[in-house]
Amino acid sequence: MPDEIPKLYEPRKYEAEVYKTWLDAEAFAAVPDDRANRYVIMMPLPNVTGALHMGHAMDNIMQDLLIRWHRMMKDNTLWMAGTDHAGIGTQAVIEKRLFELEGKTRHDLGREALVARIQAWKDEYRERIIRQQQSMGCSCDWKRQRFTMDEVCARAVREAFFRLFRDGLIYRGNRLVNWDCQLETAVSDDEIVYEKVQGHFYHIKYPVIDPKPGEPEHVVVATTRPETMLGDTAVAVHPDPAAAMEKKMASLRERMDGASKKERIEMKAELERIEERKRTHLPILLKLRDMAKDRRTVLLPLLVRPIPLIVDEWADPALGSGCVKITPGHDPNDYDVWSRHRNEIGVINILNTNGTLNENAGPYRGLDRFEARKKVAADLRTRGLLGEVEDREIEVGHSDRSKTPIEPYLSKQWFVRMGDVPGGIVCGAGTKKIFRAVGLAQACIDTVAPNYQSPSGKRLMFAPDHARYGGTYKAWLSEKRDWCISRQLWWGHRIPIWQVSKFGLDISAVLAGLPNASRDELWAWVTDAEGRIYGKPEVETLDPRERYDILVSLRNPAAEAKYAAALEAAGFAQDPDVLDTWFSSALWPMSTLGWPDPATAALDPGQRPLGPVHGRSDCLSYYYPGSCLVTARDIITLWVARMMLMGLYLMGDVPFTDSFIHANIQDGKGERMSKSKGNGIDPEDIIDKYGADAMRYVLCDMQTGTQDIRLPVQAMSPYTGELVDLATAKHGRSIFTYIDPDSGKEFDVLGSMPDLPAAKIISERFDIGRGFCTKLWNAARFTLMNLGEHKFTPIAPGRLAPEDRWILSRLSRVIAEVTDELRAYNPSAAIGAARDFFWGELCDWYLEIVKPRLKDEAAAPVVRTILSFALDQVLRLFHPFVPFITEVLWERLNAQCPVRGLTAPVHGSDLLINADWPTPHPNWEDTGIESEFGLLRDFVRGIRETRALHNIPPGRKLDALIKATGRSEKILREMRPLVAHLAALNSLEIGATVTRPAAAVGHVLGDIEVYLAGLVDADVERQRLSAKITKLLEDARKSEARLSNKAFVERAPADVVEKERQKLKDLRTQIDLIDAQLKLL
RNA sequence: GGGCGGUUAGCUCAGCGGUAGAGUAUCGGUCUUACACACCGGUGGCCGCAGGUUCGAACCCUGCACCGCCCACCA
Repeated sequence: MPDEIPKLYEPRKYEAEVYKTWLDAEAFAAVPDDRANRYVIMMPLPNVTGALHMGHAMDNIMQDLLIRWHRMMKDNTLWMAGTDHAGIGTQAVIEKRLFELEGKTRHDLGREALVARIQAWKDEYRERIIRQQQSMGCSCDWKRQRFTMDEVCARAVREAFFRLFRDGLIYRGNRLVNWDCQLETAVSDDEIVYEKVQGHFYHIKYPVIDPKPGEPEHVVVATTRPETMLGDTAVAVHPDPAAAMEKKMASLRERMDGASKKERIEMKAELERIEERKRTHLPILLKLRDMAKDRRTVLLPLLVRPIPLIVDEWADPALGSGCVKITPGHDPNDYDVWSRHRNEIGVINILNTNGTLNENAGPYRGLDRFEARKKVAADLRTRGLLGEVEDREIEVGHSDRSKTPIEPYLSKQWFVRMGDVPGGIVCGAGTKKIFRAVGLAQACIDTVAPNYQSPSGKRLMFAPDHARYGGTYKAWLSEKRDWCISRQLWWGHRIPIWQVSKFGLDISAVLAGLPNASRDELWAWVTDAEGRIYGKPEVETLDPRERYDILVSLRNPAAEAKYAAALEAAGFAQDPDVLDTWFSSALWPMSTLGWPDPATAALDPGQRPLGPVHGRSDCLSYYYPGSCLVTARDIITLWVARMMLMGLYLMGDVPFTDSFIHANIQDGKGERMSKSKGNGIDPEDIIDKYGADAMRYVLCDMQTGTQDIRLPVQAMSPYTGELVDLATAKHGRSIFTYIDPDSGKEFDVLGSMPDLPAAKIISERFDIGRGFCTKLWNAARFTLMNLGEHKFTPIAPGRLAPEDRWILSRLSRVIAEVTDELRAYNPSAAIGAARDFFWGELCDWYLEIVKPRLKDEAAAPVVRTILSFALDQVLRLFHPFVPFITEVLWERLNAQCPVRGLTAPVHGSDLLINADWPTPHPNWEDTGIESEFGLLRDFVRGIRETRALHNIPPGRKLDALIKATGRSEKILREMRPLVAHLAALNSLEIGATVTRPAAAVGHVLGDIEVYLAGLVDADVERQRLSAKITKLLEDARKSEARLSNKAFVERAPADVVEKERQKLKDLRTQIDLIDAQLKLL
C-alpha cells in the first residue's frame, strides 16, 4: 500500500536484498546465444595487495554503468571480473609484514612457505574486494571470475610464452636492469618513481700512468655515486672535442632566435661559458684524446688497477672536466659505451643482489653500497685524490614497491622483443585473422592509425580524448623498448624454461641428446650472453671456446611431466625467475575466456562453461574481441598497450575497440588517492553512511571528461564528533594519523595504530547523491500515492492538456540526450540531462501543475496514465546510474500498476535490470509547446520574484492583471489556469487594454506588464525598477555600440546581426515599459 | 631537459568564438499535506597574468606565472 512508503529512503534496508534478488535471478549471467550484438568489458583486475578505495570505485562504477545500460539495450553483455596476483606488490606487502612482525626474511621461510602465506593473504583480500564490489552494485558475472594465477590463466600464460619463445620474440640476455636491492628483483621502468634527494657530486682524480712531459698528471671525473668507481673499466674523452663544442654553440645560437628573454639570457651565459672552456679545457682534452688513441692508461685509485683512456662521443667536452668514468656494469649510458668498445674494455659487476659489494670491490667487499660510498670518498680524500664535493639535489629512482633506491645492475633477464624484426612477424597464427607486421610494438601502434582496420575491421579508439590518450599510447610504444618480463620473485608464474650453459664445442652434442619430442611440445634455442639467438645452421659456426646457453621451453604441464626429468638428468635446470605480472594480465581478455582451448579449460566448480553452448562454438569466439576497456590514464602504457600486443599476436585482433579513460580521484590537496599515502577512502565507508546509489550518483556526476576529481575528505573526530578537514589538518606521528584541532589529540584514519581511536572518513560531497535519492524516492511516493487502483487505458492524444504535451515532448528529447551522452562516454552530462528533466521539469513543474487535476476525477485518469508512464521511463533512465533505489521503486510500481503506457500498453519486466532501455518518441516532440512553456515559466518566476521582494507569504492569494498582446496574450490565455495555480493567484485578468490599478505593484517581463493589486510599496518597486532599467540601459548601450560599428554589421554573419537588432528592439520595448511604470509611481 | 594537462562564483566543476553556468556554501522567505536530505527567491565572477588574431575572445595563437601528470637525463 502506498501510504506505507516512508518519507526517507534508507538504503541499508534494501541494498543487500536487491543485490540478492539480482543474483538469484541470474541477472548478471553472460551466456552466448543467437544475438549478434555483444557488449564485453574485461574488468581491470584489482591487485590483491589490499582493499579498494574510491579510485577503484570510480573505475568499477563506470563499468557497471556501461554494462547495465547495454544490458538494457539488449546486447548480450559480459562483464568479466577477477583479481590480479600482482607479483611484486603482493610479495612486497607480505615480506614487509614478515619482517616487521617476525623479524624474518623470505629466505628464512623458503619458497613454499612464503607462497603459502601470500596465498592466504590473497584469499582474504580477494573476498574483501568482491564484497566491496558487490556492495557498490557491480553486476559482473561472478560465475566466470578468474584469478591471474588460477589454472585457466596459467595455461594461457604458458602457451603464450611458448609461442613467443618459439617465434624468437622472447629472448634471454645480459642487460642492465633496474635492481631493487631490498626485494632482490629487477623492476620495470614503470615501477620506478623518481624522488629528489640531497646528495653530493664528487670530483675524483685518476692519476695518469707514466705521464710524458706536458701531459696532465691526473684526469678528473665526477659522479654522484663514488662507489661505482670500483667497477670502472675506462675513462672516456670525446674524439673531437673542438667540433663538439662548436656544434653545441651553433645549436644554442640557432635556438636563441625563438627563445624568450629569460631563456636568451641563460643561453648567452652558456655560450660564454663554453667559449671560456675552449680556452681552459680544450688543449687538455685534445691531448687526452691523443693519449687515448695511443692506448694510454690511467690508474684506478684504491683498487690500483690500470684502465684505458678511450674515445667516445658520450663524453661531453662542455661538461665537468670533459672526461667521464665508464662503469658499464652500473650505468645505462656507460653500458652503451661498452657495447661500442667491446674489444677494448670489460664489464665489472661490483654488487651482490642485496646491494652489498661483492669480491670485485676488493677491500670494500661486504659493505652496503651506501657505506661503501662514504668509505670510498673518505679513502680518496686520504690519498688526496678527492677534489671538490658539491652539494646537489639529485633525482634518484626508487622502487615503487620497496621505496628503496634502485641500482642499475647487470644480470640475465628475459625480454619480449618489441622492435621491428627482420622478415617481420606473423600475428594471429592458427586463426582466420592471420596477418603480418614488422614487429610487436608497431602492430600495436598501427591500431590507432586513422584508417587502420584489423582483419575483422576493428580499430582502437580512446575516449573521451582520442588525440590525447592515443598520443600517450603511441609515444610510449614508439620507443619500442624491449619489455623485461622476468622478476626474481617467488610469487608468480614460473618461467617455463630449462637451461644449461655449455661451450660452443659441446652444443651440437647436447642438442642431439635432447629428448625426442614433438616441436609442438618442446622448443629449444641456443643463445649467447647478449641474447642473440642461433638457428640450427648457425650452431655449427659457434665459437668453440665461448659459452652459450641452451634454452628449452616445455609447452604445458604434460610436456613437463614427460621431459623435465630427462632434461634435469642432462644438467638442465628450470629458471628460478617468475614472469612480470603484466605478462599474465596482458592475456586477460583471452585467458579468461579459455584461450587457447575453451572447451578444455579447468574451471572451478559451479562456473559457467566456456565451451560449446546454444549453438555457439565457445565463449572465446563469441566474446572476443571485446568492447570497452575502462581504466585510468597511467594504465594506458602498462596494460592497454600490452593487452593490445598479446591480442594482436595471439588472436590476430584487437582485444577491445574502445578504451574509456576516466578521471583519477584526488584528495583535498590534489594528490592522487592511494592506500599507501593514507588518503584513500574505503567505498564501504561512504556506502555505509550515504548508500551505494548516492555514491554512484556523485561519481557519475563528477566524471566530466579529462578533469581529475578533487574529493576533499573529512574525518569525524572520535573526540568531539566534529568534522576535521584532512586537507588542512596536521599529521600525527604517521601519514595515517592526524591531530584533532579542537582537542589537540591524535587519531588514526586507517586503524593502523592500536593505541589510537579510529575516525571514520567521510566527504560532504555525497550529500548531493543522498539528496537526489530522497527526491527520486518522494517523487515516486507522490506518484504511487496518487495512482490508486489505476488501470491502463489508452489515451487519445486530443485529450492531452498543454502540460501533458510539454512533459512528453521533454521526456522524448531527454531520452535521446541521455543515450547520446552515454554513447559519447560522458556520464556527467548523461546523468545531468536526466536529473534536469526529472527534478527541474517533472518535479518542479509538472507535478505541481497537475495537483489540482488529480483531485478532479474527470481529469485524473489522463494524469495518472502520464504519471505512471513518466515514472516508468525515469526509473529506466536512472537505473544504470542508481540501480538499487530504482529497482526497489520498480517493484512497487509493478505491484500497483503492472501495465503502463500512453496509446499502447507497456509491460514492466519483473526486474528493472532486465527492462528495455527507453527510446525517444519523435512524434511527441513539439517545439511550439516547449517554447510556450518557457514563457509560462518565466512569467511565473517573475511573479514569485515580486512576491519575495514584497515579502508576501506564499499562502496569500493575489489578484493579478496582465497587459499582454499578440502571442504572449494568446499563450497566457490558454494557460490561464496553470498561471493562476502556480503563481497562487486569486483572480487573473488578461488583456491588451489592462491598465494599472490604483493600489498595485507592477513589473515588466519582456513585452508583458504585470500588476499585483492590493499591494502598496512604491519605494521597493521604484528601487527594483530603477535597478532593472539601469541594467537594461547598459545592455542597450552595448548593443547600440555594436550595431553602430560598421565592421560588425558588414563582417559578422547576417543572422548574428539580425539577432542583435532584435535584441536591441526588445530591450527598448522593455525600457519604455519600465520607464512608463516608473512615471506612474 | 622534453611532452601533455590545468588555472572560471568561498568550495567542487561545466562551458571551449556571438549577452558568464550548475551543484554546494551563504543570505532572505516558506512546515504551500511527495520530499525541511524540501520548496521559493536573492547575493556572489577584470573566466591566472601580458600581448596578439578577429567585427567580436573565458573560448583561437604567443609568451609569462603557478599547480599537476608522463617521459628522459643529470658522468
